[in-house]
Amino acid sequence: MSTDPIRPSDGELAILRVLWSRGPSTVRDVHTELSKDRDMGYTTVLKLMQIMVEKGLLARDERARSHTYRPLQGEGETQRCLLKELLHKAFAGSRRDLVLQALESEPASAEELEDIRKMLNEAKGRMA
Amino acid sequence: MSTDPIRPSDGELAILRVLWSRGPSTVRDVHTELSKDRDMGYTTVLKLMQIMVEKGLLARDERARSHTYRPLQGEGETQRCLLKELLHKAFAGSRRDLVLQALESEPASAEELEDIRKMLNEAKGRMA
DNA sequence: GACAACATACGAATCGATTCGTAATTTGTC
DNA sequence: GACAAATTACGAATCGATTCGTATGTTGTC
Repeated sequence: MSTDPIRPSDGELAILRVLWSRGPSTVRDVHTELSKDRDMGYTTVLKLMQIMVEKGLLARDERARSHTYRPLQGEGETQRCLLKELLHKAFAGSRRDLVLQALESEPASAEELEDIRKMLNEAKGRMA
Repeated sequence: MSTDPIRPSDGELAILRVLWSRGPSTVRDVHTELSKDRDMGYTTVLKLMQIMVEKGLLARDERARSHTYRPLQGEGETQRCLLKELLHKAFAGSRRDLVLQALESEPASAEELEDIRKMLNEAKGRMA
């Protein structure tokens, strides 16, 4: 019954990342967190989060004066949604090519490769 | 000495894909090809390709009346550029998580997984 | 040469995302 | 109560990407 995940824009994704890591937060919380990286106005974050509620990306709890927001879709779900889009737009649907380029995008450490290989074997096991 | 790859927009990427697969082509060629999928005007494609020349994404050969265009950056290079961006925007730089979600984004066939696993072992070998 | 077909050039409209200023409202403090 | 601080609401400017209409120039055919 659940609808397809919504693809967030860059700004929206930045906000989602804060909420995923902090849990339900106020606009001030999110703004404080985001301000560590970029420099943006408080009302900019507010407006964006309001739009995200309209889009169905966030839920808002208005009981307190400072409303608290929580994400309505999970991190993995969102990541898969973004990956799937890139997969078709840039890799003609070939996951093999995508994984290949992902590993070559920056030199991978042997440790990292081993970690991924292990994970892959587990995934393989789950299918049988 | 080469500069960093330029991140193409969605429309630009669609054009690049045609050029990568067809080789140097005219606007008409590209428009014909893209028209199979979406419905877009000829001058829309023309304008976009002109902009891409300005940006340094394409080179133009004006010797013939119908100019021919060729991509200035390769497919793999561009793919890595896009992946790298997504990696940092949505996966906090964790390639492991990215690969994990890539494999779960759609049910992978055992064959596909095996193929990827093989490729991974080769990559591992190259490092030592 | 006249005309049709086709090419490029270019300005402008549109659209979504982003940004922010300002107003209105609520809360806390003296 | 009066004032300062914090919060939400909202309109509008901006920006980049995209789209397309129109003008202009070139080529080929009769």
